[in-house]
Amino acid sequence: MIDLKLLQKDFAGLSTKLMRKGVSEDILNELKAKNETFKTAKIAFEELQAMRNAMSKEFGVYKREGKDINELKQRIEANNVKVDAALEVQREAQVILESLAMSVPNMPDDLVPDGKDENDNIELKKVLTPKEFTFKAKEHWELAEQNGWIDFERGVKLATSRFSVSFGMGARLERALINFMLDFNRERGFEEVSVPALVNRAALEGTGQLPKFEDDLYKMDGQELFLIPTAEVPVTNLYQDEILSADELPKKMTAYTSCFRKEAGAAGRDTRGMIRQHQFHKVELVAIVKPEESEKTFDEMVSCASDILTALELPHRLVNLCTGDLGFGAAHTTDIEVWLPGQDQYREISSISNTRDFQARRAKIRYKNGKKNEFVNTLNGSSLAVGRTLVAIMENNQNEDGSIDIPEVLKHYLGMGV
RNA sequence: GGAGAAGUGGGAGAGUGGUUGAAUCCGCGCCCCUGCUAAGGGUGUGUAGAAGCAAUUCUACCGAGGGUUCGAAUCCCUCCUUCUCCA
Repeated sequence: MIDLKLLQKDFAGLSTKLMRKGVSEDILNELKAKNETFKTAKIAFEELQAMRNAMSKEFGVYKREGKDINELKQRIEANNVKVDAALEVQREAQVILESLAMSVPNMPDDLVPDGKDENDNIELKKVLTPKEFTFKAKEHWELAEQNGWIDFERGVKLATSRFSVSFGMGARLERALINFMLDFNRERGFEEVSVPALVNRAALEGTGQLPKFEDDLYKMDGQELFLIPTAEVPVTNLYQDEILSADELPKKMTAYTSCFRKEAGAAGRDTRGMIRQHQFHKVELVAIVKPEESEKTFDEMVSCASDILTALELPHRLVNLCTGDLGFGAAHTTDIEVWLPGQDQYREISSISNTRDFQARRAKIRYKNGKKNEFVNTLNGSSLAVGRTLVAIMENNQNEDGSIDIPEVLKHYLGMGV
């Protein structure tokens, strides 16, 4: 959530930043007005309530001393009518303010380039050069079917479109990748955690998926529980509503989970293959840090994800997302895009974001900075999307006959002698 | 699924209608004393919001939400969670 104190203190500065992210001036003005309405209502209520408390206290004294109570009681009751009304006004103002504030995105950092969509993202660097093929590179679905690794039709049979089933070496490679990534992350100082795949509304509000993006979430019938769209949600919310001591920080965690997304806005995109599935495996990195450490940690996380791709010998590039492509909660994001020779383009395989204190403020994650409690910074990043990594391995390691070379670093995980 | 019990501050644990935001102990912070494998004394120590340069003051919060009452951590209802017993 944006800082409502900043809204009062530096409305112009805040507006400038949020307008870069596409928030309209009308919304900003409305937010400012609702904030003032709420504060006025709150002060009015508190004054009346203070009177009630004082008179009730007096009432006790009167009774103890055996004085006549009737006149005082009438005064209290008259005041109570006003208290109740004022409380109602305050509550309404609060609900309106909160629902508005919760749907405003994070402010982009200055380093985020202006832009409309992914075409305006800025390439930061390329790592490894794509291999030249002496034949026409196939797309992954062709290779997956030819090798019997992935069955797209049976996935649809079991569930619906955008589900698939992995068999044999395809399934084993997925498992090997998950283990490899978790081990790699652990060696970089990220503690492994295993978390629920279902979370409640508060958790999703904490990380910013709710209230705005409910359409893209699978919700349990009749229950306030949702399938997680990313491990970022349960892992970040582990410390929801807590005040951490300074020496507990940084908390660096990695988790493997399945992720579930309705992909409501993606009709017609990537309908073939396993680039865009309703359920996919992902190994995630999450960090909870002091504000002054968050950029350092961000760089570590980007390196971690990039180095995994390098270890797998997969060419990739780093991209700085522009304002138009930036997620709701992110202050800035670096995407990692892996080279897919079959598609002849780079495709997103990881996205690392610094949300600054945006999620911390929503999820109420603070730490003791000396005597004061301050919001932490939270960061998250994929390392990596497993399915897409498998896609990249298939397309980059394919031979002319359709066979696929297994990356050296995975052989150990597959029980293959090196 | 049925019956019962409980949910209080960092922890333990008092508190059954009126200066109780909450005794006490432990832990932790600061100060003092002490020269020897240590202990003792003093003092402070929840969160959020509002007003103020500040001292400070006000409001809310004792699992969550309602209710009763002039007044609720304390009584009533609903829900959640935990524990025990039964199936």
